[in-house]
Amino acid sequence: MGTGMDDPAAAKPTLRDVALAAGVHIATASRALSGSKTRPVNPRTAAAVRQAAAKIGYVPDQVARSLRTHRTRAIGVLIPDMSNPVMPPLVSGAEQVLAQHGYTTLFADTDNDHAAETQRLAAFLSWRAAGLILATARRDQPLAPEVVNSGVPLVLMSRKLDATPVPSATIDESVGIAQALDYLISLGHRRIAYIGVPTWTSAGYERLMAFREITRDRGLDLPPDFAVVCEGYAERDGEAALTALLARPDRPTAVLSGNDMMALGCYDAIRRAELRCPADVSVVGYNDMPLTHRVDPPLTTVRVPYFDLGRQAATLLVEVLNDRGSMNRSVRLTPRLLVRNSTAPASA
Amino acid sequence: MGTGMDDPAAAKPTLRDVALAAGVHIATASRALSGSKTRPVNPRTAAAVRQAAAKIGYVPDQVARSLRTHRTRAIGVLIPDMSNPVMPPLVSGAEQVLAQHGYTTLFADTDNDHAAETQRLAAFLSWRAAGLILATARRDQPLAPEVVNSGVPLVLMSRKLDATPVPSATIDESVGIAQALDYLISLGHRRIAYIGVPTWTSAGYERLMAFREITRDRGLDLPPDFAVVCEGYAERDGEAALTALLARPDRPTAVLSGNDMMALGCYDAIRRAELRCPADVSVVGYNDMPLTHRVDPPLTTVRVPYFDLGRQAATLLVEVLNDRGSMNRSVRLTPRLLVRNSTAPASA
DNA sequence: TTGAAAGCGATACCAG
DNA sequence: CTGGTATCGCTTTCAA
Repeated sequence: MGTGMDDPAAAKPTLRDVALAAGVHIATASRALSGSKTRPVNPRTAAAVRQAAAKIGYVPDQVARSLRTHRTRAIGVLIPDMSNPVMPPLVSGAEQVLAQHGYTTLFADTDNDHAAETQRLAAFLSWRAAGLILATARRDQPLAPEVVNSGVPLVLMSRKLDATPVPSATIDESVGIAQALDYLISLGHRRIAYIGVPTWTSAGYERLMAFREITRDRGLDLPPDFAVVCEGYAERDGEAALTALLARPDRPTAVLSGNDMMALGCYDAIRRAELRCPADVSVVGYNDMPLTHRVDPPLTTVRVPYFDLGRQAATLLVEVLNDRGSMNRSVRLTPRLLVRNSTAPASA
Repeated sequence: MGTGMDDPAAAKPTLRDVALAAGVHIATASRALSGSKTRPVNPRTAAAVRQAAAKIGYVPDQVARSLRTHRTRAIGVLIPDMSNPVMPPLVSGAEQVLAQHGYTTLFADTDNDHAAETQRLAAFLSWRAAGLILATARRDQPLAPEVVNSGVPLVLMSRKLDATPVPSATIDESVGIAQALDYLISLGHRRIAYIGVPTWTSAGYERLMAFREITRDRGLDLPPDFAVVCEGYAERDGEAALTALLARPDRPTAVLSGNDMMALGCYDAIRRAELRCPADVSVVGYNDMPLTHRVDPPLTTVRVPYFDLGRQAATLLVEVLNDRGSMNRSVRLTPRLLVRNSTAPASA
């Protein structure tokens, strides 16, 4: 522990120092610098104060300011798992907008662990975060009661809740699924399978629902078990699921996958069944993660604007923060099918 | 602006409420909860206080605490560009360790923009961050003077500075380069090219230097322009560089690339030159980004433990924070060559 | 071992 | 338009 608590270099200048240097009262200095709307300051005095502040290198203390005003300019961003390639752009997009509005981003990765989530939320709350952006929501799980009770404004990012109406920035999954399906149908495919991501996220659930609805709508009349939901998000999950399907006599001629990793697992299943992609089986992925254009064959997939989604989530939150009365606006962004070479006309 | 400042739901319980509920003085409550070393508290009283705190759902206010103690438990993490696949694991690793030690992570992505960097650093400083983890360092650029003057402890992550000795967590690039080169040499390659990332990061610079040194060491006697440094990090940079090299009569039979993206660009150059990888030209990448095992051919590359590197950076910083007197310890992690199928014995 | 009181740095009321 | 002053929630010195 050593000597105690003295900073080695600099005792940071405080507002008092600025006031002293400018020859005004500390209260005046405060008003001059924070541009108080209600209390006007003489332009000349204000200029002098600003000059003095600049000269001595004054930086306002957010901590002190927050204590006094009960409003921090910090937003907590909670992420379930950064190794999921959709997460980094979400975080960056949010951070960019938050910074533009003068907010600092508190970041945490829960690694899909409930205890970690509780701990991180408590930390955000103990920092009196002005708002929260959550990418961790599970469809059927209510929000953590501490969060609800705290009354902190929050926005859900990329996922939302079944029951609770909370502002959210999400993707219109049905558009993505529809585009993929219609493209496959236009290629002559009728027996199309869906190898899905887990449905405890709203995104996963909506993809499954959209698949069922749209295939019915288009009159495809698929066996119910052509839509399978996997336990995980990995290549092997996709591989296992498609392997089972390819063993059937009425095997699918095309597969729509809930994400790109599993789509690549489908490649393996196809190869192991001694079939070829796309000649025998077409594959469509979802998300357009990096390098999907370089796999063999280049993956046809649904490109999702995650960076933008992060920006929108932050924008929504800033709106709520600026106007507490505003309703629960949500935004929904549209993905777009990206045709590459893992899809081809139906052969059979 | 409406009514003013009242929280809709809950006036959060403060230490005073805890003290009241436990029937003790606020100072006693403080000591009981923060386990003051110097001022012992009667175990029975302490228990009562803790119980009261739990009962009314007290969460200490970090803001007030920080103001009082002049020590926040917040660490700023500055990232140059989250779309670089090495960054997310760095951030997660750091956040994990920081959270374990009770620190909250302030996150910012500068997008390689100097103005953004200045702004974000100022924000971290105005939050009185207890420390900084920087992944933005450029080899030849001194640290921002505000940072230096602030005296805030900092650690460099994945990159370091030429001149200034600052604690850092980095990779031993020479080991990665040596492993790659020795493997290629063992395959019979003599004419090995290096298609490098920019050298304004220490990592990029050290990779180049290691290439030069080790090839000389092994007696390869390469033309100097077999080591080329690209302007960017993209596939097209690698493609352009290798295209030029393949046009030479003494073209290389193997290429070591400064990152995976550029290695994939090399694939394109090889194909355009109507050669094959690995039959005619072997390629080795660097970083082992996701999906490099699925490209065609699967990329032999140097796997770098970035998540761990993030953990180490945070660990280093926590050490410094716990013991201000500690020397500038740095850590250096070791990468490991991952052999896949983009490398083969030299044909010529 | 506990109570009393000062004060971190800023804002926002109140007078003047 | 500007000066004085209370105060946010907490820690910590000083007394008791």
